[in-house]
Amino acid sequence: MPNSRRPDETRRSERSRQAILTATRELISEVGYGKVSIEAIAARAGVGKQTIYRWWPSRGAVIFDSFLELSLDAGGEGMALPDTGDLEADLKLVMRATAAEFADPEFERPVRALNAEIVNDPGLAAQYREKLARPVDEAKKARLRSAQRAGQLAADADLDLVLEVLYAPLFQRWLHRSGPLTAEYADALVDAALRAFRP
Amino acid sequence: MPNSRRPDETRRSERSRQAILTATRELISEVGYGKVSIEAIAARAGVGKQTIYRWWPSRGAVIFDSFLELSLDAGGEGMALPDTGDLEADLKLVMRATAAEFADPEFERPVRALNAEIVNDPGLAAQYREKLARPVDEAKKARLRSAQRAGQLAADADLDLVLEVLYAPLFQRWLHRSGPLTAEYADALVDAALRAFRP
Amino acid sequence: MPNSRRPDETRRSERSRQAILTATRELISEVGYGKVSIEAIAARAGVGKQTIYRWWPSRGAVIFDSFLELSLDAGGEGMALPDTGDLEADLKLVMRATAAEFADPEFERPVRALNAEIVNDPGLAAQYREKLARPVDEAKKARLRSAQRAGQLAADADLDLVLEVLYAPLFQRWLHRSGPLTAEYADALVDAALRAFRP
Amino acid sequence: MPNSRRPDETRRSERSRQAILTATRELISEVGYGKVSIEAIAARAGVGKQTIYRWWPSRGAVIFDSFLELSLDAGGEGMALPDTGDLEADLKLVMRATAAEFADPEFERPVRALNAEIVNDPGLAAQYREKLARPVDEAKKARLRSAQRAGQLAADADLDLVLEVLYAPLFQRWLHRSGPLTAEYADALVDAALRAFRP
DNA sequence: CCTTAAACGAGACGGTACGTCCTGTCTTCGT
DNA sequence: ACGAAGACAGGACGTACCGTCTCGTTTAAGG
Repeated sequence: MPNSRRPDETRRSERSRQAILTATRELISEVGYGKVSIEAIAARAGVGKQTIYRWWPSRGAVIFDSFLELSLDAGGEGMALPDTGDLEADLKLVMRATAAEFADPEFERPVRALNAEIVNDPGLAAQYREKLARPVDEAKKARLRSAQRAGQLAADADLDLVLEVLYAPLFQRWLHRSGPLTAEYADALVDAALRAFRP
Repeated sequence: MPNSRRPDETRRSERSRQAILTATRELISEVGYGKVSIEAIAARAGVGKQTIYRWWPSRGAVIFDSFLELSLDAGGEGMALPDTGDLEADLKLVMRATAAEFADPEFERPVRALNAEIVNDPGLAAQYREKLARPVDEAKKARLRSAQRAGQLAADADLDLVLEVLYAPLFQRWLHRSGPLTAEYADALVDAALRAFRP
Repeated sequence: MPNSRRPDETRRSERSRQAILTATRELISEVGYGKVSIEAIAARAGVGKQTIYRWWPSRGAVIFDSFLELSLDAGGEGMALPDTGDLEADLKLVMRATAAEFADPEFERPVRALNAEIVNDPGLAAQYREKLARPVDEAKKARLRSAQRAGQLAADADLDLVLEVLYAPLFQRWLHRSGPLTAEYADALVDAALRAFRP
Repeated sequence: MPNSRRPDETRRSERSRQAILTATRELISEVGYGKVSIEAIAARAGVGKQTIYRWWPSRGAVIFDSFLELSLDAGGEGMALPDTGDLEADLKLVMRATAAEFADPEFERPVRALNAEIVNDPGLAAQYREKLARPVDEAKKARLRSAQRAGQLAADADLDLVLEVLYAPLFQRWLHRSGPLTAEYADALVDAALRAFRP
């Protein structure tokens, strides 16, 4: 008997849902992650607390969905990386952009909020991988496959591993604030990865 | 007027300090990071709340110190990696051990607790880098320098970068639970890093 | 604009009405007056909340009607007190029965519930007097009038006052739990009242 | 093991206690009994909710104590009824005053609030009898004993019963709003009681 | 007989209050 | 004098109900 007594999705108020997700995003930006309470979200959204508890199991889930909403608006389906035929140039472009994004304070607060929730919530982490990380990773892997066909990358390279070698150092530096996220650093990561996985 | 009314370190009760740090470690292991409150620590340690607030500025700081205590007991100063002369073999040994450690549930909970605190607290992150990460990283870099002298690693390689390429993918996989931390995976990371930074 | 949008009595579902009143009585007996909520009544009766709000203005009104229902079943119209010709004996019989009834726990909970509602709701109090108290009082007064004709009671006695002197002490003792409701006590009240109002 | 973990009376803040009881009295007068919530009391008193829950087990208990406070201020110890030697005159004076008091709207709301709480809470009812009713009743009984010595009241009369016959009808009329509380009514009750219990 | 409008069950909604837990500060008391 | 014990104001938690408001679904009257 799965889902006994789950609320009826069809009766859900889209207006409330949007108000909640918007209020959540605003609050994270304004007061910072630590002070985003369910009570504050409900008050700002003009919504009863129960309406939040009815549809989300935890504060983390609300925060997550407030992100998902944005990324669906932004990325959508047709996400693709540049493909000029020059893998190194294309990757450096993308990695420099990623480094710049991480350095943007506007971007920083919500992403740290999301990561803080993910660290201790396996379910949320799974959702993160499926709904947010995978689509982006697939776009990146598509570019890498193109490079394999062009002979710029080892044909037998494990693309997940390639992505990790490229991005994980950047992510870790950002998360632990263990060093500056410069363009030079982005380039150095691309160089290292290409040396490791050239044909 | 600097430090007006700062507690007098010399009068600090070592007994209370130990009881607090031990209680913190126990609580993280038993009830999980989210439920570790100052009140619970004080109760478990048989200590007044004020004694905690007097010596630590935040919950994160207590958690951090409870770690530091452990690592000082364990690592101490004379931390060193194996050096058989075979860099690849030595690194694979260490990386496999690291992967195994990350997979150990006993180890997992406290480390996740620590990371959750670090993500949103720059001061704590700095302490983490200085007191916990650096000693370990220095030991690793000592081994890499030995490899450079032996001609097994590019002499001009940025050792911080080498460490990141080696460890960040593992760390990210663990943090986001995005894949299994097997011995094969550890080996693959070592192989990739050595390809990227061979002489 | 009288009665705009008043529900149509003729279409009222008798089945729902009965289910609601029965559920109310059951809940008062089972969980006690304080925990009888509209929501609980609706759930127990298998009825929508709106069906309750459509026909009753307040929780007190539902509780009141659940009583009224019972008393109509029981008393009906032809309620009469024994009349053997001996007023003292007849009154002691009735008063002892009343005292016993008040002492019955089965009887107690619902009557306390009703009184709690009445204390702070004048409208409900009026209904109580009209629908529940008056019929009973009229029957009692009929017996007293018979006694006046038989010369056992002062012809000019205010019968409402006589009833109050008889019953109010019993009621107050029960309400405030200020003493035992024994047969002796019932007799003493009858003796006092008869002394006060003998011809 | 009685009283395990009961709060320490000696550390209690008298300031908070007074603020709570005062706020409670004000709220009952202003918004009426039904809308006096713990939350409203705490807000008005400038007190945390926990400080209320720490010292009182229920809303009723707070309301009760807010009364007790008043009556201690007012009545104190030296409460006594007039004793001119003329029992009938003295009683009529007191009964008329009581009837007038009951008719005063200022007096009415809080007393109804108290009675509503008492009806369904035996513990509170016991406190009411001990702390509020008994001192008053003792003063009344002292006057009646004086009358017995003066030969104005049967020497063997049960004084509790006399008090009930005198006061319960008044109380019941007021509680159920079943009739006007006039001076004539007060006199009639005194007359009836004196007839019932004259020597 | 078939329409049609109501009453119905269900339950989501914006809210209020609940009673609990914890925060960070302040006070008391015993050692 | 120090430190355990814990009361305090405050604030958020997650739950229970409030009374209102749709939703489809009976259901019974009247055209």
